[in-house]
Amino acid sequence: MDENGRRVFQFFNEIGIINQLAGAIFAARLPDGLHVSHFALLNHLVRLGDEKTPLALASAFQVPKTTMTHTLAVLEKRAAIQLTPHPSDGRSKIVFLTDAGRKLHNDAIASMADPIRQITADLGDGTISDLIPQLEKIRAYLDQNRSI
Amino acid sequence: MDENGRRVFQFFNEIGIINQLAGAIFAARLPDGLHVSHFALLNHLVRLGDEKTPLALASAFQVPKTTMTHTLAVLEKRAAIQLTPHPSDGRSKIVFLTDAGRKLHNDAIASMADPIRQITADLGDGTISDLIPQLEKIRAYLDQNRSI
DNA sequence: ACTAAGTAATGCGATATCGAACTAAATGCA
DNA sequence: TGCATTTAGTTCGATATCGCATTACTTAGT
Repeated sequence: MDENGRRVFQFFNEIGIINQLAGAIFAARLPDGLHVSHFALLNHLVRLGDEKTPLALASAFQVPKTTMTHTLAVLEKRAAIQLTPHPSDGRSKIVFLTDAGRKLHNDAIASMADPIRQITADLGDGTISDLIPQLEKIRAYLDQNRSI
Repeated sequence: MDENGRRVFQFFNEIGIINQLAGAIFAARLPDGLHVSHFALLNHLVRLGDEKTPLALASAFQVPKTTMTHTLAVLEKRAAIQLTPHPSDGRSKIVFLTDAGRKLHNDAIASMADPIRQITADLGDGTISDLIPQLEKIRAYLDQNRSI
């Protein structure tokens, strides 16, 4: 592996560690037993709209179908979402947010407000914002080249 | 959450997805049954030297001690590492790389060479390299403010 | 030296992730 | 229409992650 390869490698290493650290910080604050992956799903549904199929959600998060089945089962058990049969496709389902789900999302957001504020205050001067377009580009590239 | 807070939030979201996508790409290539976390540990030992304690490794990767115990047990079972008693602290141990471990690391590196080359060719013009110093800064910040 | 507090690692149990195989339904094509 | 293929979702089994409690050892304070 050449110099550039090592840099790419280091990049993913840093990404992994940041993900690990941020995940730990947020997980420690989330409401009782809510896992980061659960929150991520709620957040997706709130921000981008619910009424999605499980497969569409698995695809959006780039996780296997089975993982999404499990996550949805957990959130359904907590009554945060509701699964209904798909109106035009008997194989499929539609995911709906419930009022309890929206409240849970609000509570989760509130629980993370403090660390977010702190991080924003310490690094929000552009250190983070400036990176987002670049990261989006890389994410889109990886997304489109998943079978690389 | 204000505008800056949302940006910070989005940043961690992008990080999470990139981590997910990259992990999937690498996991698919790794030698039989080698998990990304196993490779990451081997890579750490090869690059930064072995003869570390389990706790030092858990700290380096920011994972709970129990997770590191498990990872080390897997690699020891594969004879990739060796655990010996710590010479001056009876509670602790020292992790050594074995020749088999170095070979396994080499094999893993080789197995990822293709995707790394591809990514380097497509994004290696600075898109990635330029981000590393910023990411290092953010990682260091999160590392030092873990109890945020 | 003795005891209390702190630290390194592990055992155990719960949950998350994921691949392989399966079921049911939709689609394509002769 | 009939049948093979594809697709959505689940079940099952294996492994990873992680919190809590425990054990063994070290360190600090007296």
